[in-house]
Amino acid sequence: MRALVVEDDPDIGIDVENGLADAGLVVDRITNGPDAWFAGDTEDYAIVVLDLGLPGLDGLTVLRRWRASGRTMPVLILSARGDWTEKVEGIEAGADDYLAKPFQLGELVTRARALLRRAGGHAAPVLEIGRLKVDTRNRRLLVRDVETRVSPLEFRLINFLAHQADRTIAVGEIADHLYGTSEIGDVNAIEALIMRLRRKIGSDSIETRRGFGYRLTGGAS
Amino acid sequence: MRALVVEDDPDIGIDVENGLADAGLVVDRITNGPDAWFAGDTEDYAIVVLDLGLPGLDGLTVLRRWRASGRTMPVLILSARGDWTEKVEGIEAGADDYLAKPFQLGELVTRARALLRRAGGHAAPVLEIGRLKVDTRNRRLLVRDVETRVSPLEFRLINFLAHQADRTIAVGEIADHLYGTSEIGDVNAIEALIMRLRRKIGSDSIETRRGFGYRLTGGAS
DNA sequence: GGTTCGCTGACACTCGGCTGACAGATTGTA
DNA sequence: TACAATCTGTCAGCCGAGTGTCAGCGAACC
Repeated sequence: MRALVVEDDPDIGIDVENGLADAGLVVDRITNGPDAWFAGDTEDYAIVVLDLGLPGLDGLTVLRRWRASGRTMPVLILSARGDWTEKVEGIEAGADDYLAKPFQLGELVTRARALLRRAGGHAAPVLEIGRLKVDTRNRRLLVRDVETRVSPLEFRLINFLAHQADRTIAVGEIADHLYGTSEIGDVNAIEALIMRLRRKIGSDSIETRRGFGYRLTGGAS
Repeated sequence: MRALVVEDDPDIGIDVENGLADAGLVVDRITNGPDAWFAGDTEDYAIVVLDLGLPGLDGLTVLRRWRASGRTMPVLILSARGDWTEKVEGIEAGADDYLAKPFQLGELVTRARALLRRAGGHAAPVLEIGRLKVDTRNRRLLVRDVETRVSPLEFRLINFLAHQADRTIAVGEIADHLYGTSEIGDVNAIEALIMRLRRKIGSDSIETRRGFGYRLTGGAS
C-alpha cells in the first residue's frame, strides 16, 4: 500500500515519511505543488498527507484539481497554524481530515490509520517472506520467529524490500526511498547496509542480481 | 506501439530512446520543433516525450498546436531544473506529466508506462515468444516457465529482440541499441553474445539469417 | 574448390559488488 | 560533563561474473 507525503520542509517531511513507513506503507515524498499534483493524478495512493504551503502550486489548488479529475483517495491536510479559515477551505476542497502544525507524529499516524480503515484498506501489520516476519507496526523483525535487532535504517530497508518481495529493486530505487533522492551519493553505502542486514537475516535472504539490483526472497524455509 | 522523443541534446535523446525501446516501444527521435510538430500532427503515437527548449519552435508552442488541432496522445514534458513557471505553463498547455532535468532514466520509463496505462494501451509487462517469457518489469527471463539467469547485456538483447519477434534485425541495429552507436567496433562481440544467449534459451530460439541479421522465433513449443 | 560469413572455445581484462577497518555523528549512561 | 555504545558513511583491497578479443573451425554461397 502506497502513501504520498507532500511537504516542503524536509525535516517534517522525512519525519512523516518515516512514521508512515513504520506503519507499513511504502511512501513517496514530494516537496512541491506541481509534482504533487501529477503524482496524485497519475499514481494510485491509499492515502495522501498534504501540506498547504507549497512552492509552485499551493496545496488547496492541488487538492481541488485532484477532486475535479475524480481522484477519491483520502487526504489529510497539514497547515501552518490552527487557522480556521484554512481548515474550512480545506474540508470544502475535499480533505478528509485536518491537522495543525506543530503536531505529534504519533497523532498523525493514528489519524492516517483511521482514514485508511475508513477507506476500507488496512495496512498489513506483519509481512511474512520466507523465514522472515516484518512487524511494520511495532518495528520489529523476526527471523524464524526469533526477534532480531536491526538498526533504524536497516529496518527501513527490509521493510521496503518486504513490501515488494520477489521483485528486483534497482539500487537507485533503494537510494530514492532511503535518502529521498535518486542521486546516488555513494552506492557503497547501500552495499554496506545490505551486507550488515544480510549478516543478521542470513545471506541467502537477499539475492544479488548483478547489474540489476537486489531481490528479497526470504531464503530457504 | 510507437513513441516520439523530441529532444535536441543527442546524449539525453538517445538515452531516452533506448529506455523506451527497452520498455517495448518503437521509437522515433526528432531534434527540432518544426519536425516535431509535423510528426506529432501526422503520425499516430502512443506517447510523446517532449523537451521544452527546442530549436526552431519551442516545445510549449508545439504542444499547444497539437492540442489545438485535436491531438490527444499523452505527452510527458521534460523541463529545465526546478522552473515552476515552465511546469505550470506546460500543464496548462495540455501536458499529462512532466519531469525535471536531470532525471533518472528509470523514473522516466516508469512515468511513461503509467501514462500509457492510463491512456488504455498498456505496454505488455511480460512478452511471450514461443517457449520464452520476457518479464520486462522484473527483468527476468523464463524458458518453459523456468527462470533462467541472464547477464544484464544478454537481457537487453533478448528484450530488444522480443519486442520485434519474427522481424529480422541487422547486427548494426543491435549494436545501435546495445552500445548506443551504430559504429560496430567488432561484430564478433555481438556474435559471442548471441552464442551465450542461445546456450541459455536453446539454439533454435534465435534464427540466423545469413547476410541479413538475426530473428527471434522462440523455438519449438 | 575457394571465399566469405558466422560459430565457438579459450583467454584476459574490466568493473560491479563484497568485506573488513576506520572515523564522525549520535544517543544513551554513569 | 565525560565516557561508552551504536549507527552509518567512506575507504581500500579483493574476488569473480561479465564481456570483448583472438584464433581456429565449419557451413553456406559463388
